[in-house]
Amino acid sequence: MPELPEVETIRKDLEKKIIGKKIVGIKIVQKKSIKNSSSKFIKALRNNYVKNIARKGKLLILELNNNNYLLIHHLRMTGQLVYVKSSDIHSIKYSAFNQLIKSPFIINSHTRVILLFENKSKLYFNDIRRFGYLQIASEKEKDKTMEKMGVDALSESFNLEVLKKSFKNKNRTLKSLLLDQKIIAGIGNIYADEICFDAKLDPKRKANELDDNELKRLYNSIKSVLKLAINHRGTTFSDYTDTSGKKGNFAKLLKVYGREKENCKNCGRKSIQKIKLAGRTTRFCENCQR
DNA sequence: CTTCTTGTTACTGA
DNA sequence: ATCAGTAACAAGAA
Repeated sequence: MPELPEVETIRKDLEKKIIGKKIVGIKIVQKKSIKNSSSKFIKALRNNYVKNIARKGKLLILELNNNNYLLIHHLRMTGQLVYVKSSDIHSIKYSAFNQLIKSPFIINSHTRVILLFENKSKLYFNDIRRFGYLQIASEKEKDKTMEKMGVDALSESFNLEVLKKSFKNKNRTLKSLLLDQKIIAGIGNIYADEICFDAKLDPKRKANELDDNELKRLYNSIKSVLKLAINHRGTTFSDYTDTSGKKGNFAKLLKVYGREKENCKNCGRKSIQKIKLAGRTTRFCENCQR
């Protein structure tokens, strides 16, 4: 379920692995996973290379040397980007992956797109549920996509004043605002719950009713929870892996997500509630979060 | 068989 | 205009 920390982990991995490597082959296994025509997609990538990798919220932005951008949209629950060196092809079948390799070019039955680099290494875009997609965009199209999003939760331009401004006139629940990518980009269901727990705030609270002290706590928790999760290479709850096929380590540090049957890690009571809020399953400690 | 889960968009109704 | 709720999308787990 890649949210900001998982996408950032992937971004940093890819930065080390694919920048400057010439793309010599493109295989589109599943056309629905590409937003462009196949010919446009292939033409933009073939014989070019990635020169920079940026991120906004959950969106990965790969800048190509030909002024195009490869956008990787919301990997959602099941998207993976897995990088394999040519010498890893044989070892991978019994190490990181339990799916069978069906051909040297297709790593598993959920592989949607494969990029082949000049040195025979490959980048696999795997996505069980086919909700994520890749898109070639011009600079203008890329900017348009980014403008639709709110400020990235970890960018320097997201400061306490920005948070106050976007919360003060909103008659919506805290949870629904945290999840709204048009306001703050990058937070999904797991981290929204973890942030509310860390800030000791009830996710059902109305945003415009939070006082300055509570907003400050919320702001600090957004930054600290996301940064801590990045330090642990993200959370694996179901299918998320990094670019080596390894799971994230933050799952064991979760305090409320998925822990509705456990004791609260703060007060020790069996007080973690599981409710539906803003259309999403929400966990919170009714004792610690007010 | 049904129900639930992920993130986003589109829609409806208050 | 604002907000909440729900369906749709795909596929799999329980």
